[in-house]
Amino acid sequence: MAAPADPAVEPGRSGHAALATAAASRPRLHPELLARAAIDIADVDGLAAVSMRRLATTVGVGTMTLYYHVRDKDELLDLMWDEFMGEHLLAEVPADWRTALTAIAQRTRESYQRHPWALHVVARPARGPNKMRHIEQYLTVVSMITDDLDEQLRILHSVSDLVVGCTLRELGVRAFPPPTGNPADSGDPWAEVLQPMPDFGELVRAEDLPRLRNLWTSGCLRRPTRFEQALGWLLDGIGAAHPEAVQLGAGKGGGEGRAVATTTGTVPKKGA
Amino acid sequence: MAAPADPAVEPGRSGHAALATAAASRPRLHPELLARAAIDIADVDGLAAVSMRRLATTVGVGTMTLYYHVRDKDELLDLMWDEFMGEHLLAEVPADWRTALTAIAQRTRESYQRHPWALHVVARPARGPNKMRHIEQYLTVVSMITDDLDEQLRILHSVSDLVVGCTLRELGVRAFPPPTGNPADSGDPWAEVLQPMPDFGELVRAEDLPRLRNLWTSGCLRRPTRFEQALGWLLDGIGAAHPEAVQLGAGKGGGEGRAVATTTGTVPKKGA
DNA sequence: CTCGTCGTCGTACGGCGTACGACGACGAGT
DNA sequence: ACTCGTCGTCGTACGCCGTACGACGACGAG
Repeated sequence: MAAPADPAVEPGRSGHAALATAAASRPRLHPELLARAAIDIADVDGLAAVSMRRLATTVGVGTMTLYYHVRDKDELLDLMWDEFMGEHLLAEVPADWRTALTAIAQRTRESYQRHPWALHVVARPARGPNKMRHIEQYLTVVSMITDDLDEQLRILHSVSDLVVGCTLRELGVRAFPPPTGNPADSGDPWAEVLQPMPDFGELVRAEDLPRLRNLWTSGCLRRPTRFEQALGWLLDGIGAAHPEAVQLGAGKGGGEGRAVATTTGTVPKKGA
Repeated sequence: MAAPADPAVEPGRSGHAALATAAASRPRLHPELLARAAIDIADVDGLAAVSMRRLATTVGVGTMTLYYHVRDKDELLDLMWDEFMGEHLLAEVPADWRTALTAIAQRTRESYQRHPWALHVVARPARGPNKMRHIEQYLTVVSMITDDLDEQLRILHSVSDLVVGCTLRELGVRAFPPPTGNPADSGDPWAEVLQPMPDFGELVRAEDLPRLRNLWTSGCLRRPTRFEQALGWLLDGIGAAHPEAVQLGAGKGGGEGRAVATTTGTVPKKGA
């Protein structure tokens, strides 16, 4: 592009009075800035629109300049991913483990809703500080259930897996809406849980799929899922396996649980 | 390419004695054949290696010929996906619902293990006959638990979501192994469940992540997950919510359950 | 005044998906 | 026998993509 988008990013006059402030001393094109710019592109035009050329023009530099700050595009994706993981973080972790796990799950789902492109990056297990903080938040919660570190990890994974799996499916249906009727404008962002085919009717008749046909003729396929119920079942099972777990709001939809500070708290008394 | 790979696929002599057999009458390059060829490529060299040019040469035609049988590459991916979904199908569905759901889950995980590239396609909810058959198998099982169609669907999704989420995570770690030590050669294909960063040690020290650090110093992160346990918790929760569900092998690790035919069986007596 | 380093960037290469139009083979109509 | 439409095939070309390579100006240190 001819003119840089942001005057503060203008090529000629870059690091002049930079060392006045200590924080401004680092190169004006730090990786986080690139990741954020790339995320902005992906949010608007989808992940496929994130190309090195386009990112370069939007931050106002030549294409190859990016490669001074980032090894390759894969590293850029990793940076985007960890920036995305930052939005999974809760300001405060509720004190009741059920409430807390539900809150983390909800927060995760909201992040995906804000950044649907994350769907296509989820396969790559990027390692980054925000992901580690996210895990730490999970750990503060699951440590309320048991002191067994292995068991903590298993619980963590089971909850996280359910959240990601469910969000993935629901978001996928949104991203590729069925030919007839767009579920996105039905109010509930998680509506339309199972995808009918274009020629669903014929196939279901030709193929001897009685139960699916039955489901199709009923309206079930068009009703929204209730993720909280699935999570509830899982938490029920976990709770039943750990009757010793502290349960603040013992009732069904009980207390909200008072919030505790995020990363404080003592390490469990015993290692494995 | 100079010479076609397969002589039976040679360009010049195509549809000559074709109409001798009725089944051979369809164009020698049917979509399923293309999907299978593409899957073979992806299995060996990864999804990124599946290009229209390469697929064309491997099936022995010019690149643009593919576009006569397939609208675009997206449609090819959809075909690959449904072919992949075909491997999720069970020959027989066990008669006990817990056993059956576990069997479907296991089968799904094995499919992903055989075709790791599916990781990168999972976001796209392709509609295809095999996917419908897979859902039908799920439905035959969840209809043992309740007659409420909505509830059946919710149970189906919760199990499926957990399976996909867990498999995704485990497979992702395998696909992008950590810099130190490859988990793939540890025997258990699902080992190494959480990914340490290259500079895990410094980060965990600098960042005030006590529980994660604790987990790191213990060996937990290097032990394999036990997916069955997560699924067990979920099924416990579902079972508790549906005490009326028929439970053949009532004991803990009870009966294996006799197999019933796949798609037969009556439709549940009442619609929603 | 020189030199090394930092940050920037133009050019070029190979690969991708695919739009477009041409071309041979062949079955049906006349 | 000749024409014509269709089916299946494919060569060429266009505009993207990621990125290897090397040049180039600015600037602090010697």
